[in-house]
Amino acid sequence: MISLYQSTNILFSFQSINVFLLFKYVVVFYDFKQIELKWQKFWSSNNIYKVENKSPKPKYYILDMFPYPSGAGLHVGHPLGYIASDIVARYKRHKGFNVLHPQGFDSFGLPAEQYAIQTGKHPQKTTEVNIKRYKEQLDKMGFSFDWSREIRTSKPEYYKWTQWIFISLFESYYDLKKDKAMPITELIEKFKSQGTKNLNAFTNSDVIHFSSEEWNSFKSSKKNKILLDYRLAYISDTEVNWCKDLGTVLANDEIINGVSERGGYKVEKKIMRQWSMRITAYSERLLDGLNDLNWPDSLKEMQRNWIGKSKGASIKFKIKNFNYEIEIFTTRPDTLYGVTFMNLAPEHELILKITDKNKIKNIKKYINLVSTKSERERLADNQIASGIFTGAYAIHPLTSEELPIWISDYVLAGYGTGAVMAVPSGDERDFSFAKKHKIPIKNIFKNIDVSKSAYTQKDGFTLINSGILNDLKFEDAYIKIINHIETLGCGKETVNYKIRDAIFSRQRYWGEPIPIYYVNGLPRPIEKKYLPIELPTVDQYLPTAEGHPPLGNADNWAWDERRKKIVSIKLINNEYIFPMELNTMPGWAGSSWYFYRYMDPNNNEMFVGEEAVNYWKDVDLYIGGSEHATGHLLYSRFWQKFLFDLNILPVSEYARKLINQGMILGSSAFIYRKRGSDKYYSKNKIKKNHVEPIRVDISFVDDSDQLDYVALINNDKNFSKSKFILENGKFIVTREVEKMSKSKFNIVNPDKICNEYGADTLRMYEMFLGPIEQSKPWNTSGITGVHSFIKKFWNLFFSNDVFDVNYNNPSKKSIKVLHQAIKKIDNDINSLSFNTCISAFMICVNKLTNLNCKERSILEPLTILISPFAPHIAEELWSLLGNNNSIVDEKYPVHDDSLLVETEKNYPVSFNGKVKFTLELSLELSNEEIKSIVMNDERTILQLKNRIPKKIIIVSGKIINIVN
RNA sequence: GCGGGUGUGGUGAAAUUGGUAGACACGCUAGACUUAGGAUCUAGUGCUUCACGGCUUGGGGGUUCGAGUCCCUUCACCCGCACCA
Repeated sequence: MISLYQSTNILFSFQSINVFLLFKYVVVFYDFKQIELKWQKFWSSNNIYKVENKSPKPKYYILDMFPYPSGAGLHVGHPLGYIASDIVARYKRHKGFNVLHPQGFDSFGLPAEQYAIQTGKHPQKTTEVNIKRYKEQLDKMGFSFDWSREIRTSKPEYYKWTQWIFISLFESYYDLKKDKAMPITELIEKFKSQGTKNLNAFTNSDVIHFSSEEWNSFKSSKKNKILLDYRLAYISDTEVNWCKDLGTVLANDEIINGVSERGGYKVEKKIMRQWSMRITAYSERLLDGLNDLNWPDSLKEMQRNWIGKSKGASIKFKIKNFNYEIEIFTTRPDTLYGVTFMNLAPEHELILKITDKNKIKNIKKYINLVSTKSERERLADNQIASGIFTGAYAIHPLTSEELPIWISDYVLAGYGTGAVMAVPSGDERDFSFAKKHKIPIKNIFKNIDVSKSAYTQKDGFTLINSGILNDLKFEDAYIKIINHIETLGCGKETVNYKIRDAIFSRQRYWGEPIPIYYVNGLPRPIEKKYLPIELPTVDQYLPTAEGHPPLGNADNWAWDERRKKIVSIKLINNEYIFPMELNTMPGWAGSSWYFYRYMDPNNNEMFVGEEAVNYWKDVDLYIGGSEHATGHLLYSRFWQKFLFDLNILPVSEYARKLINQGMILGSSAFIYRKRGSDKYYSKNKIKKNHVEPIRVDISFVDDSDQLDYVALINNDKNFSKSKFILENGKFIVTREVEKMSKSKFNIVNPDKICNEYGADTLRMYEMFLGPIEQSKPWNTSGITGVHSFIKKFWNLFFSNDVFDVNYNNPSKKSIKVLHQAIKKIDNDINSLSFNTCISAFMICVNKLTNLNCKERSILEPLTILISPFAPHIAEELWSLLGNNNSIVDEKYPVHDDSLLVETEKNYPVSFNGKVKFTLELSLELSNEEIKSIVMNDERTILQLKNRIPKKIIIVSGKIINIVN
């Protein structure tokens, strides 16, 4: 009758008596603590989840974003994504895939170093302690990670390869013709043979032109300087985001709203000699690649915005009385005739060269004022169009009008060329600037009033006062003007990208050392065979007295080129010893390629072996937070494409599908203190105006918001002398939903839930909370529902706490219930809709309980079905059913559609004669009558309408087609 | 300002993608059993009405035999970017 378990049924039938007798008298309660511990031990001691790189099965690689092991430990928000991925991993194993589901630690980073500065404890020590705690917590939740593949970015065996990739970047340039990265040696060959003629190498510096003869006559230092303009990892004087309080530079993505992401400190602009990654060479490919990725639209859009491609023109304006030109970028070359002045960013290099001598003092003052402003202050000033006139004039390339050159901080040095042609009639900012500084506004839009505001739309106008562009609309004017300026040679069509090269140095200790040493101030890579360059020990983690990064504190930190090793810096009296790079790499370096190391974690020859990478290829499903959209997820795509160019990796995108799990928010608790006193008031006793909110640890607060103030007084010194004003004998707090964090005292530790309800309940409950992508506040009020479901499921296998499962043929109803569940859950896991899976389980178990189903042929497949969600209880029941193997090896049950004939549904149907139905009717209709409905024979339909009382019963449960 | 998203009971949420809205769970109400318990079980529970019935997916409009779902419009909230020339 049931086909899916035929083979196992036969196997059981001859040993059934033994099994039955054995279990008949064993009394078992659902003791989740003992069960979960037992199976966690079983899994790890038998290496159940160890995965091999060779298998006849198809591969499936499911990846979580690896955590940074912070001192606070895991809270209930962290596992959300891990639970989802673990369900998929276990499900795919049941489905016959060879599943790679690894985990590791992003173990370099700021917090451990800040902690080291405060306590003197080596970051490595604290990191190790934290990792140990994380692993214990993770294992408690029953994740099926293959720990034999664990990686840590701070281990030398790992960062050896981060350094290796860095050197590869240093030794490469971007060939524009081949549209890929190539060895720098090829560029050198080109320079040798043809100089910069027909140069097709990407750079964002000004190209210095030279012939082959000139190149060959250059000193090697000059050659090296020139090459730095082309290398994909390069050092240069760059304007950086300097964060004084953290003592380091920050990348653009590490700054949120003008302050540092970590700590929220002030950030200012500063010129410093820094390493950068030439990610801009990959702008177009990074943009392009997004189209084929199955990633959330919002995330792809964020990356598109970050790359910020815009089409327009670059135009050169000559400067009166000088031999300089100002190059600008504009997306509106059609408004070229409306230019009435030019505007430069305060950091623009031409300013001091063209400024009037008598104005130079004020100009310098202005520039100084702007540069000392923090990013945030500059943003705050955005309503005020501050600026100053240089005294110089640019020449309009078409009309030869003289255009005053101004400086203003609304022009950003980092975008385009750091200079704009100002068209007050067509741009809001130019308009308000012109108004404020009384610069003329020239209207170029026919019948449009620009006296009050600029007209910024790209349609709905024709041009006037625009020379050759008169009477044209946007599209035509755009094309015509570009042709015109290209013919004149004063401009060309250009594509501009907002994205900047990524600053790669950090003035920090706890990061990967950059494998570079210096000869005459120029960087040289350490040969790859001498990697890793290990992080030296230092006695303090602060910058040196001379202001060098912390690595300057190490006394064994110089490269001996002759001995090919790092030696003590005290020995510098020997010409072969060179200073090492003192900066370290940023946090994103180690995380930009880690997913490949899992494939082959112990390879000493390469960061990933060819065989391993050809087997696993890429990540099938990547789960992690959307906060990494413009950081990790962009940088890692960049490195991926680079390593793909080197033919090391087989694909140019590493994760075809990605989902963002939502955040689980905490519910902070506040109590109110009377100002200047030590009295606290319960929620409804608060007297207005005189209280201030104070956070209290939510472990002292229960679900009904009642504060255990006695425990608080006894456990927290800060409250030992406080007085609490109660209401009805209780003290009530107020709640607020915020991000879970240690500093907000609102962390819920998953260990607590595991102890109270068990890991299986925690896993299912987190999935039951709602769709995986959604953020939601943590709330335990519903957890009993899930817990009692698990107990109900357990009780299906028992009668009066005695294991009781039989071999009888199940009822038709039970079979149907099972098959409905299989179909629904299979479907929902594939669409990652885990919350509806849980509902389906609940319905299924409730129905089977009501049917008093004890038949093995139903319960056994149900156990497999549930095992991805609640693996411990599944294993336990699986073994109680008499199996010796782990349930992970079991095949997933398959549903039979023929058993799922739908129940009859009644739909009220009304006719108005215009509708054509294709129906199967259970009414006694002749073929002719059905045909006439299909043929839209109005008369027959009307007759039918009279014959049918009120309803048509549709047997198939669905109207197949409606044609209007 | 630009981009992305979300609005469904007291609460978290479902809805086979246009086919009986509110599945499942929490909470609540009543009852049962008890060496009172925050245990278990049974029944009820969108709103409204004594009832028959009527109303209901942020608001308004439209397409359709039929709309939570599609289109237009409007409001509210969340997230990301933001002086981007």
